[in-house]
Amino acid sequence: MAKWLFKSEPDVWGWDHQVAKGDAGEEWDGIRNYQARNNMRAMALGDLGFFYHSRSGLEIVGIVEVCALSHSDSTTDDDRWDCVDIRAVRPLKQPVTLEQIKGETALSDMILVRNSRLSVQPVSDAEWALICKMGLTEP
DNA sequence: GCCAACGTTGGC
DNA sequence: GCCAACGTTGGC
Repeated sequence: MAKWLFKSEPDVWGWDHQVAKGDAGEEWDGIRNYQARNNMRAMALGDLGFFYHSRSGLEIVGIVEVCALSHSDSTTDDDRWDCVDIRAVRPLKQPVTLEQIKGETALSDMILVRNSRLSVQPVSDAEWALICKMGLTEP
């Protein structure tokens, strides 16, 4: 199973909103970037991802699961753009901050660090395991 | 709120 | 096909 990271500004769509959607989940819509779209197209049902608060949070706060494969984005008529649905699985017991991630040599190649503008990105198994450990949370 | 970095657009 | 101009993102 591949691992991913989803970024959102908490003021616009935060972890609490995601949790409120329950097991039904919600479209991860509004993505207008080819790389991010291609990452979503590569996702499988049951893939897990981190939920990251950008801009005013700067920390990974929870784990989500892909609950619908890539489909057309209902917020646009432009058929170039797709999205998956995701649902909240569990919060991290201890959020992992960007500062902490930057402080870990093993995480210095994360896309989150290297390309801060990509909003949907892959995470390696090693990165996943370490961040879960830092978050005192089951992988 | 600022601005650097990045991605996209469009004129040539 | 190049690249300048523009818009957006996100860390600070």
